[in-house]
Amino acid sequence: MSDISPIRATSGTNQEGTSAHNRRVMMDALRLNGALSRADLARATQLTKQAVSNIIDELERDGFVVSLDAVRKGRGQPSTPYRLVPEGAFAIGLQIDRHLTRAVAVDLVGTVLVRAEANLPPDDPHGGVRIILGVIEGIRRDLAAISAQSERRIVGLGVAMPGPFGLEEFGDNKWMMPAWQKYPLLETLAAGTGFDVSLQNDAAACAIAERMVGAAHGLDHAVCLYVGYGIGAGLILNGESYRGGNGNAGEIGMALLSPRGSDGAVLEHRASLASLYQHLELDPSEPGLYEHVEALALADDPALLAWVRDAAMDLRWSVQLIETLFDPQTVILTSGAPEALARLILEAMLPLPSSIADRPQRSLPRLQLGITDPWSIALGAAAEPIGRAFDPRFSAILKTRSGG
Amino acid sequence: MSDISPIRATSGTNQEGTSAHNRRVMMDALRLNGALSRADLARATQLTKQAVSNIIDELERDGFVVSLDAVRKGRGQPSTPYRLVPEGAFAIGLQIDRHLTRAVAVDLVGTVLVRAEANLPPDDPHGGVRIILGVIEGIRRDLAAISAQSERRIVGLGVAMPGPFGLEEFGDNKWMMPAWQKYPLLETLAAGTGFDVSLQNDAAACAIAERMVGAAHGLDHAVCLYVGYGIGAGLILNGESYRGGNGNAGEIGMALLSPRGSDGAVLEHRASLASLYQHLELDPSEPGLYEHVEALALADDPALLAWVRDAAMDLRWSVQLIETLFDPQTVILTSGAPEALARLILEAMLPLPSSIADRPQRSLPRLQLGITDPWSIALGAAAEPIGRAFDPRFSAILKTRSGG
DNA sequence: TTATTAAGTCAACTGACTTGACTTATTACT
DNA sequence: AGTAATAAGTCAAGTCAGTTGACTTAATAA
Repeated sequence: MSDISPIRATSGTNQEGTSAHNRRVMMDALRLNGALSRADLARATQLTKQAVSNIIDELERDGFVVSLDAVRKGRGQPSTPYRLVPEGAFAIGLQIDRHLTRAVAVDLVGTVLVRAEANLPPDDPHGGVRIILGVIEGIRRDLAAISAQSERRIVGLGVAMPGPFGLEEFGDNKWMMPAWQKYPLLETLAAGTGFDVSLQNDAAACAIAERMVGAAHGLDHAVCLYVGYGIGAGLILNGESYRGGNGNAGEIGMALLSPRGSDGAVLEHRASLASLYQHLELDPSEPGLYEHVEALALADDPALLAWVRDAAMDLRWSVQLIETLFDPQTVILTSGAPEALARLILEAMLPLPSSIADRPQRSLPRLQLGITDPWSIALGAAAEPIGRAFDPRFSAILKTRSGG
Repeated sequence: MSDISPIRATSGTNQEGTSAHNRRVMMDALRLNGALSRADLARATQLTKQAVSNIIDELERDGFVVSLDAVRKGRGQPSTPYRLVPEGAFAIGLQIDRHLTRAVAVDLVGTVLVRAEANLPPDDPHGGVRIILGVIEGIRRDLAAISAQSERRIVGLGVAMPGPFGLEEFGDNKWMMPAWQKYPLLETLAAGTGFDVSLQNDAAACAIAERMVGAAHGLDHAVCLYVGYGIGAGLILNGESYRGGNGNAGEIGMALLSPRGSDGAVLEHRASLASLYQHLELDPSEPGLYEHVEALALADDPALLAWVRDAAMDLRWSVQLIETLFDPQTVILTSGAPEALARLILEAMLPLPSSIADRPQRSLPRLQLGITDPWSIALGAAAEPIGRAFDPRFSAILKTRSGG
């Protein structure tokens, strides 16, 4: 008989959900605040001292937290702070791009421990997946060499690749990766590795990375404007990555530049690295591209600067759009480009157009530079399973359909 | 000593949270599916029959659900369906606009039971609030006449008014309501009525109304494009109204129409009802305005049609933007304008520009007409407290700081 | 030296969901 | 008809995570 019921409802919860939530709350508090005593945690989470004590005991037994030396601060018994144990959990992150793949292993606090990359044959997911599985296998081996416990403690595999997803229509668009879009990637990787696998677009991965270890750390509302081969916005809304109804939220690169433009020009056509390469007449698959562009940026190459000036016009507009529609605490500029170029773009974007975001009492800048490391997408991909396993969130409380 | 701790953390939860969540889940399931037996609820919510039985007993005792006649369906003991009791709870919704205020009382299922309106003195919140309190007092009396229990069962007061909020900078902008923005409205209304009071912009209120009783019923991702005196987008993300970091998310009326336009033209300047009134040289404070515009729309007035054609160009673009950035399941067009005009606008917006939203296997239209009733904003305002009190959501599970 | 303050533990308690057996009511099959 | 099968719903004991309130420990302030 079928499990599928036509009745729609949210799942209920029980004590398991309560306990799971409270464990997550403890770990999240330690991540945000560094190290806290049981008494601190009780105050911050509004649980009783006793409940916190039990939970911390359990987390310590499970290897997620350890105590530090007691600290005396004023009257009263000294407190014993606890901190997260980085080796408490690991995750693997995978970036799949048009011409290459990068993979990293990170620990519970987001430190990258192992990294590896490989070239991918263009438009050949079947061959590509074989290569990817090899890369992941290598990452696992290297990680096992660092931490003996690691294999048991890997919570999942996060994959990031360019979106949008699920659109057959755009099959022959050069901005997409049509063959990969159709390939049953998650299933294949899950079968090949035994991990839970999740997928997000590269901008979302960037945003998750920024939230774990970057400019969005501790923020509940932030948007990451990612300027890569395409352009996307990674959304952190209410403290979680937002993906929309079909996983394509934030595809700002496809936003029409104007209501009246008859040409259907979209942001991506004018401000992406793809447009830069076209402007400079470079071949995107050329090996030394990154270094070449970096050199041009450092040398203030006039052709590159012309593109920057032009692209920045459109990107300023996109920041105003993001602020107007999402009302984030900050916007973070990230890029697959070298830091020198990202800085040029950022500078050229200032001053920003006025928006609802320029209020006098702001504490965060409207726009700031994020992680400018080519590995940040893989890092964000890896951060996703960590967040899914350890961050407090609604879905973690709900009962899950058993047997599925 | 101070309650305020520099330590940031999510609240923990306990059995109270569990129970509160499960009660909400039950009521939500009944709202979405009509009437369900205890066995149905157990299957849908993944709780045990026994747990459901206890919760339903309690909800019945509290007057939120009642049983219907048993129904026989195939083998086995007949099931006893339960449904929501509309009189189980009430809420009051208040729309504050530039020249008038509307208030409604709704019940648990979103039926409007009482309505009242009054004119407001422009830019005089102090006098305005006195009028508003009088209107609310009248609503309470009328509601008490309908349902004797009502006074005890009012869960809150929702207020909707034009945004954006909290911007001193825009003080003299004619699109805003500067005096009202500065007035401590929530505190005054809370003190004057004794209710919990919440505030949202009118577009958000529309979206909440659509989710409770309109085109977004049962949807988790929907955006409501509200064309009123200004223009806003009401956001339903993950089944909840999204308000951003400062309550201003969705202020699409302030989106710049183009990266290159030197004039700083925004959507609101060209496609709002304010721009229509300007185009037709009408005084927005004129009493019979609504009927006048309705007559023009029904008569296919050329000047009005010209504006419609023009505004629709910009609104089509805004729909593409919304789809690109939020990836909703559907976009709902709502308006403070008469239905005839709203229909003209909708028709003029078709066909929509292509976007990530036009995928072949769609079940919902990309754009549809929402509630075109001038009372829908007040209805949405009232729906907010109902949702806050009864919908399953993360915040409902968390412990709340005792003693404020 | 003593009072005060605060961290943390002990042990009994509570309450919401779970478990598994049982009762009730209906249809399907012989 | 009579019986088996099926499904709704109840009973009563069990479990477990957080709560309660008293207590212990260890520091500083007076």
